[in-house]
Amino acid sequence: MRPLTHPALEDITVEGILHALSDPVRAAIYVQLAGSACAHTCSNFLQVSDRSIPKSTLSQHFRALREAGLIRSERQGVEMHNSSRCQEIEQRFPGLLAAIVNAHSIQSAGHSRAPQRMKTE
Amino acid sequence: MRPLTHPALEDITVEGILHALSDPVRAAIYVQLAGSACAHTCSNFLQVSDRSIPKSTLSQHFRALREAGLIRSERQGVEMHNSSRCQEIEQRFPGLLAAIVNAHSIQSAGHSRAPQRMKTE
DNA sequence: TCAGTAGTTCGCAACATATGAACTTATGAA
DNA sequence: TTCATAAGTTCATATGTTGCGAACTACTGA
Repeated sequence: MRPLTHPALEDITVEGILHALSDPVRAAIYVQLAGSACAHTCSNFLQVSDRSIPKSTLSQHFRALREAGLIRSERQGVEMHNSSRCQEIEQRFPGLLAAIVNAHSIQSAGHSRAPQRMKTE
Repeated sequence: MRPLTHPALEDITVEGILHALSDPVRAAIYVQLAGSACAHTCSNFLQVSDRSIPKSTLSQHFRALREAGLIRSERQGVEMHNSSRCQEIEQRFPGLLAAIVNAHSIQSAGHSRAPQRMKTE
């Protein structure tokens, strides 16, 4: 099992961040991590926005977020603790993550106008 | 030749925007369009950040930007006039594009510390 | 030592992207 | 009209990326 690698702050790129967050599952994971003070394990996200994600897929998503520099992951025993690197990134790209997270919340709020599914008649 | 399609403002998604701008060529094109009052043709961009882009590739990039809702394209005779839709998008996702463009400029400014190529000995 | 849990890696199928070649459309000159 | 040229698009294909099941590693507690 290869060791976890995190890019240095100066190696984090805008393209990398945008690409990582252009996937809806990764964006949902990141938004939740960024809005939470404590770290979360990977398996907290086996269900993401009403969809279940296979373990292997989830593992790739976490790797993508980590290698883009968006999160920090630390193995703690059998599980992994993931937290957002938003404070560091704020230093390098001020306002970027806040604007993206905000845009996501505007978009999900707007969805109530045109719901994807109707559970109640 | 199929007619040009532009998404309505409410159909523009954050994921779409981020994905479109996660490509360095498209990001460079968009930054230049957004920073310019007048429209630009596609072939203005056959050279982008010191790299030459084949016509067919360029055509796909413009299509990607258009379908993400980032630009508006209008055929004028034999050429195409492209302009940024940033004012509309600002209404839907305030601050998003400004933050991304700003982050890009920070990143390119930082590159002078570690140049990709050495032209002078 | 064994079972169970958390995550990773591998292999492959499905999807996406880049590009040269051939095409369409518009225009100006002969 | 006819031809040549220029701007973009489309198509075919080669290459790259992603998603996921199966098999794996690593840790923990009984």
